Amino acid sequence: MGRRKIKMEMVQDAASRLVTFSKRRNGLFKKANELAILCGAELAIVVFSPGGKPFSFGHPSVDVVTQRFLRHLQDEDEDKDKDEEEAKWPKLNKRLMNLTRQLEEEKKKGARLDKAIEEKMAKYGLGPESGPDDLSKLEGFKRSLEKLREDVKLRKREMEAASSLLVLAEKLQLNEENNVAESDHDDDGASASDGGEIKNGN
Amino acid sequence: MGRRKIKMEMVQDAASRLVTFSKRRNGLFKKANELAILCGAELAIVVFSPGGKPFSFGHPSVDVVTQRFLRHLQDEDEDKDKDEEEAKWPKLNKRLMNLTRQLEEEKKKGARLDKAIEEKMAKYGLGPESGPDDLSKLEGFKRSLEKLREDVKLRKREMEAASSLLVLAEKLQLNEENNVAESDHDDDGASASDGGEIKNGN
DNA sequence: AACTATTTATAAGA
DNA sequence: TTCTTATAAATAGTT
Repeated sequence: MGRRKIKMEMVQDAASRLVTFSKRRNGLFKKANELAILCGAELAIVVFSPGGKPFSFGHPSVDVVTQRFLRHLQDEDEDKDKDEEEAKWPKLNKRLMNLTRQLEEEKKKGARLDKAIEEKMAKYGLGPESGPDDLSKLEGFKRSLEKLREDVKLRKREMEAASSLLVLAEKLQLNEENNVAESDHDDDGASASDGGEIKNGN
Repeated sequence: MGRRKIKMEMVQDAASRLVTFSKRRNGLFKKANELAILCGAELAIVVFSPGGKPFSFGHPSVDVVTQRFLRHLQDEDEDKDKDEEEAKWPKLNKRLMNLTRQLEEEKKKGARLDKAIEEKMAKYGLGPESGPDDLSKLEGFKRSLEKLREDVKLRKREMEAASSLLVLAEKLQLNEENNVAESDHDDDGASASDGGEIKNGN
């Protein structure tokens, strides 16, 4: 789909290959997103660039989809000791729950910004259907966006502060864990929060 | 890309939804295959149809890609134990690093969005001093913002996906630790389709 | 990072 | 499902 048709074989020039990868990875993720939204489908993608860097996409999340997939495969083979398996890692479950909570927070944060833009656009007559009636709206809209940018900066600062606290909290918490490392039973007192990593592959 | 443009929302009619799913799943897998071949990339996709049936695609296989991803995550930690105190808690280091990285990404993301808005405003004559000259600019600006919002959503999904993969990675890792020589059930047991083969759900 | 000539994907319809 | 076709989207080559 470009100036000319290309042969379906590895792009020889390394630089071009990387460019092609970038473009097509974006395209693939976009298609995946559309599939998920249009059809209410759940899906997950993991892809390594030619340079070996990992990228991923998931709806609603890679974890949800993967676990669902694994569950499905297990059910196919033989549905026996699923409970036994789950009972093995109470601590893990707790961590996952905490991480999930964190991710939810992140999602909300992103959604808020997204929603903010959407609302501003609607408020100032920039809806998908109707165009704006007059220039006067534009002034207000402009100011609105400027405020939005301020908020973004603010959130950034809040996040930095929060990260410091989280790091500290995690440190103290693990310190505790190490001090009681011998007992097998699960100490439900404190919960560990795992840091989900962002992997855009740089 | 068809007779007419469709809104990006769940297709209402269930039958149409399934048709759309079939077509687009094929398209997605085709794109994935091309990406793998053209760029020598490794990738895996798992997707559930609206009816809940699983389909998967992998090159060279879902299993290979998943394991490579997990290995990649583990390798990231290997050069962290210089400090004596840090050496005590390798897990802690990993978590902290992951958390830090996530926050860094989040910061960058905010900055990027911020910058994007700034650029768009400048481009369409919405600078702080000078107001816009005509309404025609507004249309372009509107479209520009709409695209921006799409990008934000996409990046959000990518982030969620990456984080979720880490959760999965950690889960599998802990599983190994807890299981050192016990039962060896296949945890990412997705014996997936090899060499770009398409696996049909059912 | 944009642009645009083409190729490809796909929404409707059969 | 599969095929056809008009049109929307993706993207290869270029700047």
